[in-house]
Amino acid sequence: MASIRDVAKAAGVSLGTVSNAINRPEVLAPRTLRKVQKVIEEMGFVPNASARNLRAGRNRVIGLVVPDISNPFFTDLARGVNDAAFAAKYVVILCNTDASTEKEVQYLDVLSAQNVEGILITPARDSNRALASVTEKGIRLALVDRPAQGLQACSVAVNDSYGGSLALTHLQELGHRNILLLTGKADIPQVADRSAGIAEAISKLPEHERPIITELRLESMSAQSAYEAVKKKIDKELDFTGIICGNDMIALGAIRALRENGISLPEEVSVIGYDDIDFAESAAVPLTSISQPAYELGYAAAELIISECENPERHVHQRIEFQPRLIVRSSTAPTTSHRATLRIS
Amino acid sequence: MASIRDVAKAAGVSLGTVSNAINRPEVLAPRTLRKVQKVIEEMGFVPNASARNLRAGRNRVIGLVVPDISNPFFTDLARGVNDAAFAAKYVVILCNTDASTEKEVQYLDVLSAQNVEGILITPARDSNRALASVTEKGIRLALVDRPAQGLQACSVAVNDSYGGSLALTHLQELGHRNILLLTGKADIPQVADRSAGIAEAISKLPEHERPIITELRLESMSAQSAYEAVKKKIDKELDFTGIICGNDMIALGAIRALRENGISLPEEVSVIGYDDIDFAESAAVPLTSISQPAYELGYAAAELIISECENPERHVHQRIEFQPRLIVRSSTAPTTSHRATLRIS
DNA sequence: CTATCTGCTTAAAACGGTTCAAGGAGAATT
DNA sequence: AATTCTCCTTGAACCGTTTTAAGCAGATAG
Repeated sequence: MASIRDVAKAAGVSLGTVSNAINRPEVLAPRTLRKVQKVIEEMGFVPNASARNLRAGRNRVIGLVVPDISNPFFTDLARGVNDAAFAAKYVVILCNTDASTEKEVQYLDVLSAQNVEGILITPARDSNRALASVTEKGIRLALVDRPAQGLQACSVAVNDSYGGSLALTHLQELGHRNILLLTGKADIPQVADRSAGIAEAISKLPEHERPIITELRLESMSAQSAYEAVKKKIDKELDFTGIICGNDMIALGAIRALRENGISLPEEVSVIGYDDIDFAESAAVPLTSISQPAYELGYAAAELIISECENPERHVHQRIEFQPRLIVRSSTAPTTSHRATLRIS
Repeated sequence: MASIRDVAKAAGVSLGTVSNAINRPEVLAPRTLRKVQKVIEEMGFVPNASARNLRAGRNRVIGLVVPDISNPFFTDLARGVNDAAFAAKYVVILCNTDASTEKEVQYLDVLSAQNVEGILITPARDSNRALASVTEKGIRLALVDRPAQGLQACSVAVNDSYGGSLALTHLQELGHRNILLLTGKADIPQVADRSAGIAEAISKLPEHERPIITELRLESMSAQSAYEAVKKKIDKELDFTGIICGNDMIALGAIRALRENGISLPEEVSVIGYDDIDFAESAAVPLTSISQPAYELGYAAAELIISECENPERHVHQRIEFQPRLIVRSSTAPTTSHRATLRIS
């Protein structure tokens, strides 16, 4: 591999001049600049990043730590992060923790060993200690889709509570008064926040309009798990006309269970998903869902941390909150009785 | 940030000793070792990666360049790469090119500027030049899902030709004699290979069993685009009983178009997808599809390149080929006439 | 008591750049 | 012709490690 010295020798100039040709071309005489650039070109010289970073104390690398890159939400997020980083000539190291705290800690170690400038992370439940020790090492942090409880860090998030209320209000306005909630484990902050949002939305309604909620906590937030749960539930009793799902895969599983039992959608039961994954639009029954701006979330997070890296002294930590949006498609409709009401009025 | 010198001073030893404590603990006297380790612990010292890499000429970073990380195939692939890298204490820089040659070249530049040790890439059509210049810079290369035409590089791939023949044979054996092919642009190697596989499978059949193929090349390999194409096609004439799709999203779009025209699945038309994305199983009509071992592909590719980095002199370039598998679900069935035949025999 | 050996520790030389004070050659001014 | 300016270029210091040859005790052997 050619070094800057080889280039200097070949071009008949000093090594400082070559460095200038690369970093501050304006200070060189045009003739010299051209000469050096030609040699660089010919030799295919690429400056050694390690050497350069060593001197500069910066390396333009950030880490992105997510629990599950297969989840379309995080895939989109990662794209946003990547694009923002690319625009700023940064580079992203992707770390997938499979939602394991242990793996997360290991990845944080690897990242600090790599001396990344910043880390974007959607942390596991109890990783504040590990995160604190990262910031102590001078690595900047930004939390994605989690609050920055007690940490010196920026955060970006989607307003999950509002998302929950959006879903509930939509069904409520369509006349649904018995609603099934298909959620995940209670210790997932998003799940808790959405439930809180739903509860709050209900409390704001006049008493006689309040729907009755049955919550089913699924072991895993997957289509299969939802399929089984709904199947079992229907076998016992069909005591609901609407389902609010923790994500779109759950919604799809639920829909399959309903159809197999001859329940028509959305005439008899309305289903609303969450995340608005690509696929929701092209499903057999195009899915009504709550869309989260995952890409924008990632983009914003990356911009935050990069601006902090570039300008540490004037940076102030901030929290950016995005609002989810209701996307109405064909899987939700007014209840029969509600439709009657509408006709009368 | 603490440096090795600060640690040395605090521990009352020379800086070489600290370095030994980190990298070759066995050469130190146990007492010294403990003393130094204690100080390292207390100060939260992390060695500077840039300095270390500069000296060692290695940095345990590889780059992964893919056209579209949102595509579940590449998402799974990326997971495989990540896991293999993590196991070898390597780290992965993710680059998403949106299938743009320009972005790809830029990313290759960024990666070589970062001095990554190796690059895993699913290259765009005409990027051999750019790739050759990367290898000239001493960066090792492995091609994913593409042949290594003329390049000094390892490659991993799925046998697309076989995948095509699997799909065709399946429909053929179910009695389908008029098959619609929904593919993408012809210059995508996968598309071409699968078509070739289909053609070859047909040529091996006795003449009277050969199905008639109609190929429709979609502008974009998306559900929407397939939906429109199939809709238009049906409006003119329903002259097929089976559809082979370039990917699962296409299959879903096609299915939607069929259902909206009151064509029942799989009774009247069978549909087979490609990729076997997570979702295929939970679709309204669970989708028959060709499954590609994307995770394993990524894992194998990462292992190849890492072993090359660790042991450059004894490494020989190789090609690993995975076989796709047919996953039969409910979207394919024998044709009515074929079922009759079966009953008779 | 001197000589050799053993086991640690140390000082110093890389690694490949960036940066900055200092130097040098012309051009412009006096 | 001497002086001052400009504009470039250069040499050297430095970034934080790893590595290797050399050094220094203390122990063992002669």
